[in-house]
Amino acid sequence: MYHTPSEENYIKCIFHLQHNIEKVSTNLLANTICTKPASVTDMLKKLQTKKLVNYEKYYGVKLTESGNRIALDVIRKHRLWECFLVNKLGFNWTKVHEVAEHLEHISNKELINRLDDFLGNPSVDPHGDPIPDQKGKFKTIRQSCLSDVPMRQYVSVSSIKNQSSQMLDLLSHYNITLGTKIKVIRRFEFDGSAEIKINKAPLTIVSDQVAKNVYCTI
Amino acid sequence: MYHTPSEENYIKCIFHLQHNIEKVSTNLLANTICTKPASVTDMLKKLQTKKLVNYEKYYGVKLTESGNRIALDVIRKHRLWECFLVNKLGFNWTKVHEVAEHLEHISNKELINRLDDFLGNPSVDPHGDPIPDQKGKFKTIRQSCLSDVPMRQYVSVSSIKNQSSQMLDLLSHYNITLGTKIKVIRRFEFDGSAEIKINKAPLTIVSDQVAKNVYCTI
DNA sequence: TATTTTTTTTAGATTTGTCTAAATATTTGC
DNA sequence: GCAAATATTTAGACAAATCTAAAAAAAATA
Repeated sequence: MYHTPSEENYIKCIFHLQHNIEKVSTNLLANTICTKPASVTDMLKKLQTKKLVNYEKYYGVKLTESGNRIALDVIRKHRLWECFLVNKLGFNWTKVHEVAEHLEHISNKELINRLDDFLGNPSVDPHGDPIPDQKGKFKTIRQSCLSDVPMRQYVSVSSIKNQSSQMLDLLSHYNITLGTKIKVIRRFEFDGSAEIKINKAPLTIVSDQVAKNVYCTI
Repeated sequence: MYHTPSEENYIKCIFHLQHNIEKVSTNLLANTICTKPASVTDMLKKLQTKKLVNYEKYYGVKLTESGNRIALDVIRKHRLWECFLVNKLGFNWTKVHEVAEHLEHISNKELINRLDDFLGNPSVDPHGDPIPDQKGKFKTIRQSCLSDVPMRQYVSVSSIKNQSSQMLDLLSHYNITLGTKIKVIRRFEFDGSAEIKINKAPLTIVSDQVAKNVYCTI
């Protein structure tokens, strides 16, 4: 069964929002997708008839099993293309998201599986997010953000939560990228900022917002 | 200015048909694109207002300079992606056309130019067709089909005119691919077939249809 | 040339995804 | 618990790309 790019975008968006929220609301979806609540209602009805979501009027929406499966397929494609763009074409990791938004809607099993092999079956994308396999399975890595990580111990940056280009720009400026070794020296209660050591550079301070969005493995 | 995938398909199609025919007719376009004449008329009016074609009621259509430029851009993308699919992902050349039909509509200059570099700035695609450069320029190669090529002299297969998967399948069976060395031994007037030597294999006979669609450089 | 056939266009309908404005339901705050 | 604020849905419209059926123009043919 074929799904339009628009349908796939809604499904993907519901999938991501479900990580934090039990039932996803119409307004939240509208804000995230940059559309109007009325349009969301229309689409949710359509996805309901396709049995991709469980949608109850006024009560929000949840993905069904098959909706979930489609989300994982789209995410797999998105993240594999991001790997391609960064690792093979040399794109900056701040710029790949937008291009991958288009590539992710091309549906051809052989294409994606060949791409996967060509890239060496990567398990994470350039932002450290896990890539689902053909069956929609992926490993979750045990990781904590810089605000929670134990102090005075080197940890390794494994993923970035807020992937806006503004954030990624800032991280580039700090010379923080995936795999960077960081040690938290001190935390300041006043504003939640943290003094950290990045590789062998002099100590710096990162804001609460940064600390909460940089995830590391211990 | 943005053009929809549908607009791009019409433009590309007009471009290809213009090689053989001066003014492209509504019905011809409809048959080629697998749509109805009424839909073609609608689209031609739209492309006219965008100044991508010169369209006169009942008299057929021609691309304008900017229409031509867009066609070349789409063809560039299509052929670069075909190179990627065959040379990097290992696709069979009979299967790449369909996938490239989708990829060609992704518009991102940086993506295409990086892809071009990644592939080593190829000048022809896996079917031997020339790839326009960033400025829409490409080299045309002096080539003739097996029906016209001089006899008893090795020539090198440089492109295939009819690229249907049926044709490509047949060529695979003959072990004919781009770069294959072929010598025409005899031509039969009765049905236009030709006896040829392919590499060091025993002599075989190819039909008129094949001979007219396999192009070679001398 | 007149008639028939073919081609092309017009008119009006349909589907998809979106929108605005209005109506309705839910939630919040007193 | 009720009024006000907020969230959601409905109703009706629109643009894009397509379609069918009918009308009109061009081409073929007798």
